[in-house]
Amino acid sequence: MDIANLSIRCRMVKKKESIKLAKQDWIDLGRRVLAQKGVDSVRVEPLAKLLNVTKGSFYWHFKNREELLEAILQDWVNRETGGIIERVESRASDASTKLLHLLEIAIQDGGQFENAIRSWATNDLKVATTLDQIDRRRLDYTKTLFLEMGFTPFEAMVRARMVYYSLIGECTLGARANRAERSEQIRIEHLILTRRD
Amino acid sequence: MDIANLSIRCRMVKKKESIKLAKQDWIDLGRRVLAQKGVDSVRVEPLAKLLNVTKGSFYWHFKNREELLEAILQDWVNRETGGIIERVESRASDASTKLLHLLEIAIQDGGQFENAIRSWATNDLKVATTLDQIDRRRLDYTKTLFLEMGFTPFEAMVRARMVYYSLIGECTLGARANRAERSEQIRIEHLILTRRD
DNA sequence: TTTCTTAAATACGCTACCGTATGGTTATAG
DNA sequence: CTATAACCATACGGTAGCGTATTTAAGAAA
Repeated sequence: MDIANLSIRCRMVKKKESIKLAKQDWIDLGRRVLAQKGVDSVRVEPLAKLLNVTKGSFYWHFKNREELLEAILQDWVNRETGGIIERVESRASDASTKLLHLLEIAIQDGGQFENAIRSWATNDLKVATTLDQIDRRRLDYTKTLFLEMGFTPFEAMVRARMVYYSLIGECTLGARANRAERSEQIRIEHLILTRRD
Repeated sequence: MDIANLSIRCRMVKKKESIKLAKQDWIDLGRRVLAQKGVDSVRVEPLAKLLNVTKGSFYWHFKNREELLEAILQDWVNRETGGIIERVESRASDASTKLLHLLEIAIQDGGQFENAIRSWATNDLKVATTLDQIDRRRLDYTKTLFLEMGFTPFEAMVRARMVYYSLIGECTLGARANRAERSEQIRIEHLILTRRD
């Protein structure tokens, strides 16, 4: 997707009459730019250009650039709450199947946004701690799946880590093979991680 | 490590008489800044300040900023060639032990530099392809280890991926527990990945 | 010593972006 | 129909960084 196509047609009326923007419009665009180009590329004037307004608009909605960045991060946390875990939890019954679903979900989206956040976190303490909390929550959840399967706490943790590493790795490495082959891989991974002595 | 301490005392003579810089001095500093702050922070004027010279020096050694970035990347590739794989290959005998060493090496260094490169790659095609080659080489090597252990090519590949994901994951997540506990984890991971039906 | 080469300083113009101040427009509530 | 609030444009001053052109200095070579 090109960056030119990022500009949102947001709540137009009739023909070429573009209506006022809301705070969320800036956040949404900011999120996309963040995902594609990294934090350092989410700057107010370029964003304004993409929205076909001047920064005069921006500084009405936000105190400064920092406030936008915080909003983007918070927006991510909100989306995250009630995210992957809930999706998995709702569809499956036994822990092993849930785990399989978890692995499958990972290959759905390229995870560019999450990736951008992760790299953002390396230069920003606030982001780092936020991300750390999310990581911990997801790791804990994964661990409970293995606990349900009857593994000891320690074994469950190790396996949870390995699953989570796979999730991150899938996003980080672009080296994804074709879908079919990957699906088969996932099945094997699942097998390896759930097998016991 | 603070960024202030990055400035290199490079080939001084006698007392406060600092001698001329070489291209490599800029590359070295660039690498450190890259590791700590990301590509967008390796800019020529700040670098010059850290080296206690003006950018006049920089533009004698390099055509422009881009050329420095390329040099840094190339420098990394060079260091990488004859890196981890060779270290593992030299010390161990059988494939299984090599694999264990590989996992152990991963937790030695925080991998900040590699991390920075990886995030750099998301916004730069040339870096991306370079990184991809490195990834492929390391994955291939890991795969051969599993082949030596007698796994089928497909099983070997899946397991290799899982190992590599763990390596990356270790670097990416700061969530490293204490050394002793981690060591024990590695042992288990190794067990899980080498066990067969 | 003079000259040549390498390394660095200095000074400059340029662009991108930040944030502010101020004024203009449009929708809508009273 | 007007007053207010919400939204946006315009114009401005400021900083950081890029890259160039020119000059200075110091060591090697002649």
